[in-house]
Amino acid sequence: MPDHLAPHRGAAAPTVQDVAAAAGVSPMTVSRVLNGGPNVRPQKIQAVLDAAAALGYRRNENARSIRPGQRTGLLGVIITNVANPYYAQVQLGVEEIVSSDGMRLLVGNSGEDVHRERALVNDFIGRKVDGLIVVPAGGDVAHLRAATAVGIPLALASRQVDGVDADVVLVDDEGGARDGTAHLLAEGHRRIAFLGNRSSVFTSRRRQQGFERAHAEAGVAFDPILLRAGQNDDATAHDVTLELLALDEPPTAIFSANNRNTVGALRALSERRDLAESLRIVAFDDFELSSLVPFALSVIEHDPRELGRTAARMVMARLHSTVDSVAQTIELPTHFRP
Amino acid sequence: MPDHLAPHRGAAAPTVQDVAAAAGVSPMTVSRVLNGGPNVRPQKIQAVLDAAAALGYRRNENARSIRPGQRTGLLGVIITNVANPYYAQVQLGVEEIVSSDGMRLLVGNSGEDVHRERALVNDFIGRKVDGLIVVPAGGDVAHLRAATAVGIPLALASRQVDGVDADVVLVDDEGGARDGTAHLLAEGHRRIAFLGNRSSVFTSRRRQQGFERAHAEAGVAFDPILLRAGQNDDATAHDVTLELLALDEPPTAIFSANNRNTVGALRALSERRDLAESLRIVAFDDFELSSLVPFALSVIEHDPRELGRTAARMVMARLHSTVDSVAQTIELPTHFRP
DNA sequence: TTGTACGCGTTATCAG
DNA sequence: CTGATAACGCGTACAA
Repeated sequence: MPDHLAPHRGAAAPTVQDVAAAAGVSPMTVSRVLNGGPNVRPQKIQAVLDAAAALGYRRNENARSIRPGQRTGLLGVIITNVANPYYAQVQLGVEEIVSSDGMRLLVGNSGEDVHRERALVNDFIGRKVDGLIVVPAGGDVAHLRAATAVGIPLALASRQVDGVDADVVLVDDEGGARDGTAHLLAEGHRRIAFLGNRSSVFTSRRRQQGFERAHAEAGVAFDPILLRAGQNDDATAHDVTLELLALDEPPTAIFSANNRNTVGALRALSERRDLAESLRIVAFDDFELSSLVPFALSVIEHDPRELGRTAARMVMARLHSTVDSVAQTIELPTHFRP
Repeated sequence: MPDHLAPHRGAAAPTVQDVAAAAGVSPMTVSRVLNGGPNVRPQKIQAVLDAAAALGYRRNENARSIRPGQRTGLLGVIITNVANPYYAQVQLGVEEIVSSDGMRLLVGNSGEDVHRERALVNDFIGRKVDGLIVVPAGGDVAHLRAATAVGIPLALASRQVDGVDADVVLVDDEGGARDGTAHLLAEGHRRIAFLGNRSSVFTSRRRQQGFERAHAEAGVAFDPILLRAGQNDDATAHDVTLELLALDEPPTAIFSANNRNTVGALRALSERRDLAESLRIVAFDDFELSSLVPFALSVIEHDPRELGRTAARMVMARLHSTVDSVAQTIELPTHFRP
């Protein structure tokens, strides 16, 4: 039995036993009351409730979860870069969907590092998450297979990887990039620079394909020197942009494949307004205040929050249904905003 | 014992028992090996390791954590608005510090709602988090007291609330706001609008105080009609700014107390360049690409990531030390960037 | 309507 | 060096 009614710092948390003792019933009755079980006399219900409140009882979720057939109510979310506002939106979308079911988010930041991703996945499996949403860093996927192998519903967001049985929600990377690039070509631009992440990154690869397809469809050859894929932070993108501006034949337009590259590019342009005055920019990923940027900027917008919502819905659907249907892939639309 | 070596979808996860059986030892030996316990014969170590690998064994962290004296390695983080890039940075700072200790983040979004905050705190207590970092929504604090009462180290970030025994890390809101406002006054502005959240929000109150103090120190009275505290999203801030611009005697400068208000204000200004051409702006909170904004904007910058790091360090310090020292408050500096 | 007994997976204790 | 035993807090058959 507890030393005090209001437990002081470091006091052992009250258990069902304590509540039972205080209410003068058995632990079983306490459990029944607290979990809405049937067939309990109103008097005892009240007694239990009073005792629980007085002791400040809170169910130990971890103890509960080790019983067979019990869920943890935990959803693992692994993101490549929490600092990127884009993924912050994804996280919000996920939370929005699952919190209404009382689920909680276990969030990890992989930093584009597969090793960290694997450590996180393994840890989350050990914590018995009910589901998993991952923006895969790519490369090895054994740990993702392991998650599905133990029956954890897995949804991949933003990026696809092969060899994993998981639902996937993507953005129409190639289509969006194609449209954006096509706009530039239609405006008459013939030297369009491409800024993107290394092409081993799923989205970058697809966006680059869209960029190239638009050129092919227009019958325009692009200068390989203008193709810069390898920047995953804005500092590097900034430097690369300055290089491009300094070329003998600089680009007349820039296609930026993601918001990190866009930020870096815009910083560079604002430093060299002399060279950048007439430069046209099309950027994948909208960002806050993009409309205020003092350059000829168009964006390919899409909805990161909806991406998160969709991934969450996919996981929840598998959680709520007993039959395991075949994995599905959803591709969210993009929209070119001039 | 498991049906297959590689567990298939839905198969029960292997336990120490399974590993022990496969390795021909007792569960205790398995536990010892896996936790680096002493006094185990090398042969058996190898046997256990092999069996564990073959079965894909992963320790059940929840079962482990119900043993007395064991920690969960979980840190609860409750933020008022995950979508705000500012708090995304805070979250990253926290993760940065604690992940090196192998701790994981349980993240909740309160949405400035004390009820949701309480639900999250109670849930986190039930999940036996080792520590808690909260950006308090304000109002009731009983649930926060409850957390400290059961011995969970608590750090408040960004905002202070009374009646809770917790470490606090703040930004020098008043000083920063005073400096920024003083700059405007020194430039000769006499009609400065204030945009902020409702004054029940800790930071807004303090920033407003700084705003007023600067006026008092300069011996300048401000027009109450220019004081607009109540916007916590950019849409409202946008509308309020339009109202201000439409006044008979519009402000010549705007002091924006947080990034949501700044975004809304800038949107409004860009719609009414005719009225906003010469308007001067000082904004609390730096934001990405702020230097590109085509207005006379200065920012009061500070470091949200460091805020997160500091809060995390405070919690970790209490976690690692046995003596419980008195709660401390740290105030991080701001920097006016013209 | 209520209580008893047991097991979930793990580890600490203690005996061998 | 190793293993049997017990206990953490909870929920569920089953019995009363």
